[in-house]
Amino acid sequence: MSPNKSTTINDVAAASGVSRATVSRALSGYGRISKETVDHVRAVADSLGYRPNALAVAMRAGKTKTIGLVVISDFTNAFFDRATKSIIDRAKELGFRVLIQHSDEDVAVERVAVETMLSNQVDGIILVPASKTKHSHLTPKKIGGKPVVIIDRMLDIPRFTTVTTGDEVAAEEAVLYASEKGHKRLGFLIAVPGTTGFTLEEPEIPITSVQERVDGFAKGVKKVKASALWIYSEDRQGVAEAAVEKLLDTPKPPTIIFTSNNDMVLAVLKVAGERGLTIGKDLSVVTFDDSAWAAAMVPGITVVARPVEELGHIAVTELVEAIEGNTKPKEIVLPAKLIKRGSVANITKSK
Amino acid sequence: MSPNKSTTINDVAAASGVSRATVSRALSGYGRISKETVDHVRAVADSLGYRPNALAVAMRAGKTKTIGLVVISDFTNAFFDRATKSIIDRAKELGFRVLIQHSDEDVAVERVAVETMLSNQVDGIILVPASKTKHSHLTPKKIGGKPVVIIDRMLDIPRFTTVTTGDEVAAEEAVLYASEKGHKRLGFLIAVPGTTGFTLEEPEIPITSVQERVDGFAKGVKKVKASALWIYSEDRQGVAEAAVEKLLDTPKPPTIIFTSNNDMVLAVLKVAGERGLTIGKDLSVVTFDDSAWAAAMVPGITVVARPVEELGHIAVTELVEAIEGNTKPKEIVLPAKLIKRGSVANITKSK
DNA sequence: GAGAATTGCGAGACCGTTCTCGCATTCCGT
DNA sequence: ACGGAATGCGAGAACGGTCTCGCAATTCTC
Repeated sequence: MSPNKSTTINDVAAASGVSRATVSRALSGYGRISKETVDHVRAVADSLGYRPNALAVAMRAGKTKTIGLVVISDFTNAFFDRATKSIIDRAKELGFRVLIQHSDEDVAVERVAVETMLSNQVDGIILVPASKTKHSHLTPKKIGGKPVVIIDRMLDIPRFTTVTTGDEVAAEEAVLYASEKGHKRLGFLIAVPGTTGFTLEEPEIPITSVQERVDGFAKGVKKVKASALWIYSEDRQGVAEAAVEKLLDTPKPPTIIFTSNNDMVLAVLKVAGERGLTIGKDLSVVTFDDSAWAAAMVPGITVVARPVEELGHIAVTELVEAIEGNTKPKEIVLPAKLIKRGSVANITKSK
Repeated sequence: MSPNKSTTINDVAAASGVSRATVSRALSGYGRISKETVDHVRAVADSLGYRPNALAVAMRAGKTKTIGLVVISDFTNAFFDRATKSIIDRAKELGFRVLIQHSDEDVAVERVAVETMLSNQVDGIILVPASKTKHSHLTPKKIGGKPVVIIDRMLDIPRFTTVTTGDEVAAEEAVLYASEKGHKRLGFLIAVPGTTGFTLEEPEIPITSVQERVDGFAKGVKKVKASALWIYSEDRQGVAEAAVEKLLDTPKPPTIIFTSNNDMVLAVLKVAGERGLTIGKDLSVVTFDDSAWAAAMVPGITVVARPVEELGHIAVTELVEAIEGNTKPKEIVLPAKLIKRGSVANITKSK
């Protein structure tokens, strides 16, 4: 009756005149117990609004039915928002809850996020690692032998199951497509977490998925023998815009700009708009990751669409499998797909 | 040493030759204990990699330092993604973790989501209610007297603290602005969860924030004596597009379309593109909720920007205050702001 | 109809903490 | 030097469940 105290199994036991053990048996349906008792106890429990304390259950069982998700950056990123959603939903299907923390691409933050997860006794962790090399907080001992699934990018050790997308192939395909459309001077705007400002020389890239995209682009460039302009930028709107300006201010500016993610392409749109350049005519653009707005815009943005929902779905499935049985680490690579829309001009004849 | 068993306070006690109680005292810093013992125990705990079991702490303390977030729909919505991010971050600042569940605008799902939260002993709940009237699962008794903060929209009872935005005023302001720009025929595309297909007659609107927008639009229309076309649509891309077609196929189609959220405006962009109508010239558009792409597009989309991050921040702050002390329910309304970009054509002279 | 098997249920340990209580031991004052 | 206060620490209860064990009562078997 007191509003601040939830009803416990003791209350149900007292109200139905049996022991705690019997209530537990009646509600969880195990052991030897008569049908009448079950019905009676269940009725009493319902009328009292009894709800088992998940904490106590978890304590006793040694498992919490909770998985931890440590994701870089925020949901405004068109990749991680969808990944998060699909992870939560798949987890729910499998009877797991999700605890979320952000690392903001910072290894130190990632470390405490993982600590928090472990202290909360999650059964397993899905992690987007901030760095491929800095993973000393992810040794089996440090994580208490708990299963971990790495998504979006890989570590430089094959310790955990990883679920990534085949970005290199798709990046190359995008370049070939641009070449077919007649583009000879290609610009590449690559977001590199950890850098400040932008640079024309390839910096250390701490993220394998970004590296794959760079490699794929480069492979394509080599194959089609186009001229390429590379620019590596801090992952911030203002800086990215300055980088685009830089690209367009070269003597022979690119006719098409490839960007490594969704935030970067917005910088291209913004600068193009300010300069009066029409996308899909005066300047072409291709980016990684699809989104509702990229499809709805005029012209639509040509994108390398990664199977985000599938990735999240599989990550949870694999993690839960690892939690419940014992599985060997696998490397799962899902194919990415080029979706052609109007943002790439055909300049075959106009040269 | 066994990888699957995390070290407990008992291990630390054994290794440092004192009792569990003393270890607890040393690590938590309370009670009477000598400086030497503290140092010794801490050193041992560190060397063992001891990490307190948050579950056990929560059990004992009766509070979990966790708040539950029940949010409608997914993160692709430009409002809820940012709200979620700001809630998680603010919670972290205050030492709280966040458990997330989606209700997908469905009261039944919301109900079990709340159940899950309570069963996990969250200290409080932040909720975006699917319905203003159906809240029988939110009685003080049902929620065990736990504090709840309602965001984005209100319930029809003043039981909880609510944090919303002043959408009516902003909606009216948007209409007045359109009128200044010379628009006389206004179209309104309103997403109404729970409906199927679209309708021209105002349906029951289960969400106060949407109702406010409709009311504000209507007030503005009355004030400027414009002609108005209303269409109420299911919250799905395909249906919304059909609704836009319907609007544009009327004998005297609107010169501007106001949409009630970010997903809806994409439908307008899509249909306009297919018909060769240029936004900001042939057709104008204003929507609720700002986003990176709305700002970066050419032309930029004129939006009613709601202070999303502030809303999330305040919601958490209020909730934690309610958790820690006892506070009376408040109604907090944050101002929304019209951000003028190029998507509204000036047709004063051209008529 | 007596022993064995089965059934239903209660007592109590346990999960990992915190915290109250009380018991030694040391310290102080006079 | 002796009584009282202060100090440091251990024992054990408690949080809310699950589950093993064992006991009593019932049912079965020949």
